[in-house]
Amino acid sequence: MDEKKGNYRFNEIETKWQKHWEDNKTFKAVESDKPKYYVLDMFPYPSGAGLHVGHPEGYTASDIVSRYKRMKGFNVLHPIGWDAFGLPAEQYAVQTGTHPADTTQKNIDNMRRQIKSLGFSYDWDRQVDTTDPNYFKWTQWIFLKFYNSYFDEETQKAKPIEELSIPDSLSEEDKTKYIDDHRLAYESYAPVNWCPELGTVLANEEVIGGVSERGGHPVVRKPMRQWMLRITKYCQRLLDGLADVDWSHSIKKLQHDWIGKSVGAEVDFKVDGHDAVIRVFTTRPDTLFGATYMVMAPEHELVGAITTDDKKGAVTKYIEDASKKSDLDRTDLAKDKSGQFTGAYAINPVNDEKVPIWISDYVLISYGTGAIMSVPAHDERDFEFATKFELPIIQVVDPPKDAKDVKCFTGDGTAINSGEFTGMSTPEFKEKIAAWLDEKGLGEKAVNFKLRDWLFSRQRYWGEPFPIIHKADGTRIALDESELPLMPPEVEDYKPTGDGEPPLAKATDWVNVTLPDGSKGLRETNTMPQWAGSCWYYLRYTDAKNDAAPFAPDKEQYWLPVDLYIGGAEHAVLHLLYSRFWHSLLYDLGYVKAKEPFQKLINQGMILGEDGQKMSKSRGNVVNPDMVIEKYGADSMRLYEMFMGPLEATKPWNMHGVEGVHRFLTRAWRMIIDEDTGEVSSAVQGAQADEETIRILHQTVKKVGDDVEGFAFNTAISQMMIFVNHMSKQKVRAKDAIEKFVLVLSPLAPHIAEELWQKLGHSKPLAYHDWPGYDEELVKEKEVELAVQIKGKIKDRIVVPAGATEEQIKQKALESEKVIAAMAGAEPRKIIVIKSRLVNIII
RNA sequence: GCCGGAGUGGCGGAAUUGGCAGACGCGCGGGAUUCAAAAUCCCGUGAUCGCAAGAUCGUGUGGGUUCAAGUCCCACCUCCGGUACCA
Repeated sequence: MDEKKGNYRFNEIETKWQKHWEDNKTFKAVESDKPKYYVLDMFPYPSGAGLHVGHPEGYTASDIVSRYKRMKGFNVLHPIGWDAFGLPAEQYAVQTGTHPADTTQKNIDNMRRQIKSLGFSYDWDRQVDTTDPNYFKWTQWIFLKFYNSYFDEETQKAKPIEELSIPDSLSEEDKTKYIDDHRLAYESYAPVNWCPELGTVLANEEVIGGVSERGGHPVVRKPMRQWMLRITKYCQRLLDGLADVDWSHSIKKLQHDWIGKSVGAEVDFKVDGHDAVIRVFTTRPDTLFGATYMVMAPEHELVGAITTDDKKGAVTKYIEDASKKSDLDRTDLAKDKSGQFTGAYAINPVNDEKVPIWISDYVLISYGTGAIMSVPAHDERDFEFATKFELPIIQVVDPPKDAKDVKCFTGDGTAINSGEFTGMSTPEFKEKIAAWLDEKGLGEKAVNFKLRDWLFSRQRYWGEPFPIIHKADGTRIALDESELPLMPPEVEDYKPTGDGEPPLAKATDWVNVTLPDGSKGLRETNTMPQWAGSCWYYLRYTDAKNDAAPFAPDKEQYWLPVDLYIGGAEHAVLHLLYSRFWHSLLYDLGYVKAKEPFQKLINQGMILGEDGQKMSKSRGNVVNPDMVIEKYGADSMRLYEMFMGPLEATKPWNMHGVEGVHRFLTRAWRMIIDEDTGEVSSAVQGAQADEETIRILHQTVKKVGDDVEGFAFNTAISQMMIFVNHMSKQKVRAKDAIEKFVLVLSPLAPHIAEELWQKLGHSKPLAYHDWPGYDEELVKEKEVELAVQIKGKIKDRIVVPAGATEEQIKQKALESEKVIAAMAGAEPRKIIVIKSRLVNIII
């Protein structure tokens, strides 16, 4: 090893500057009258495995933007924290008896060390930790806001529960129930997604294809007492808000589809021979004349009443079988339609036809009215069912001529076999029939959403306890704000009981309380899901140490909304929807002024292993950031993560690529520093740069700025490489150009940039130095090379001054010997000139 | 099945939105330096044919629009992500 005094010693440089930034609190954000810019990272779960290379990708991108914006004169808020409640620490506790708080703290310490080693410009004084009582106190406080609010349909916003108008006719007991039925946090006893393996229930969003999102364990339906948040009240608001945010089309679409708005009509079908009515929801009221049977969900309340005696046995058995089916069975790919005839008939309101009433589990009790009218000619599911059970199929929509699938046509067309409506187009029919139904009192326009209320309780130890006490009479009381935080109890062991009783239930001293009136009460033993803490952490960052409020209003108003939010796309419908929901509540209650929390969202892509496979321990292709930093330095690590390709793309890791950017940094170092002396190279002089160098410099300043603004960091780095490749060849390197280069390099590779800046004689660090400007005129080439094509094929290239007129270009092109030869005496019919691009001669 | 996104050299990826395909980096080949190597520097590097000048082909496939297509239109194939009977 030939160690020279002035080598690029990244380890020393990086340690030095990281210490400098920390000691001087360089990146502390203080509210001021400067324009603000809030750059947020999705905070990590501090796992025992530490960082993987995916974390630094998003964090590097956000750090580059933060540093760039500071140089552009913005007051930047760039915080980090820990989403530290969650299952792994609890499972470790079950196995070893270690308190989850101890594991969590250890993991946070390790991850903080890793993050610091990358030189990110976080304001460390604003760290949050969701498991810190000073934090979850306010998570519980927000829960109480949900509990103590209702949704006012009139104004479409939440209001304090005291403002709920209660019908006078109700008894005291019914009044309590009425209020509870309007709270935005409520208890429910409906069947839920129970995962025996995890020993807890899961939200709908956490169940993918019948198995748990985490771990892929089977999930069964089981009725249990649960806490729910009434997110469904916010469906329309959550949908509308998407118009105001700058997110990728695909993420918006994902949320849009998850909320799943359908506009249609509800229609009443009388049951023949009964005094009952079955209400159905349909998006195709124009196909009413084609309804040949009805289907109710097995759980529908009318099933028992209308089933005829001869069908009772079969129907009861079907209901039983359906209830035993797990979600997996119900969503099985090889789904074969099943069902039972109830023996009863309904009357189709448009034509008074008698249609049979069936039950089937392809109709879901939880959507719409739990019953449908079946139009097999124009709905694929109904078609499949009707075919299997040989039910009549009547066409009522004539497809347009170019339609292919005539057997079961689900598109728009022209009405046929539809009485007075025959001949109408589908959209017109929909309008007319809605009015017709309304007039006859048979139905009305209706809107349905796929989104369900959010199952908000988990049977776990390591989560926020609910600030709720159950009284002996079945009612409950909420803790007062002054009693927060409610700490979780210490327990002997952390094992779930297996029958759904949460671990907290074991702490009897904690569970049993005596209320002020002397009566006995039991604490709620469920805990909140991990999502709770992440729903509002971006607000806490604005005022992380406030112990009188979750955050001060003026701080929120200064910093919100988040201008740039970077994180993984896997949170498209979970975290991002939940936190928008919480934000909406806080907005309604006047705690925040910003309508939407996250203005711009960028999703970084996944980084694959060197083998092109997903990184995982079992594949043995995991890249450890610590190793990369040790061997090549944090600046190389940062640069490579950005150089790999577009931020949002999925791309494989390649260690040779890290070497490549490391070589670039070393070249940049040697361009400025004499390796023998460690001082600024004698080639760097206060001279005027030549024209070409000035042009490349200005091109570089422009491109790096534009590319950082556009999150195209890979091409920004390419341009800096072009600059270094050029400048390194110069015997005399203008100091002015060198300094501007160091400034544009600094957001991406801050340690080496600060070191070079200091070596160049500056006593003040460059972190808040003005971003260099460029001159648009100097960016332009003086002479341009044009391709000369004949009929689109390139024959020659000519060089013309940048300002050449079309005539001059034409003339020069026609003078080219190769062009003359290729034209072989033919006359040009037309000459197309694209300035600074090409000339195309048509003969 | 449906909904998104993407297919460009040996590899990662560029390409001012219709205007010279392959910037930049990796890898590879050759050379300089060196006792030798590493490091560094220089040159070359889409394919085919040719000694060569050069020619032909080339952005998943097949058609089309255009003076001009990686970019626009139609049909299809493959991969990745989301979703799972929501009436």
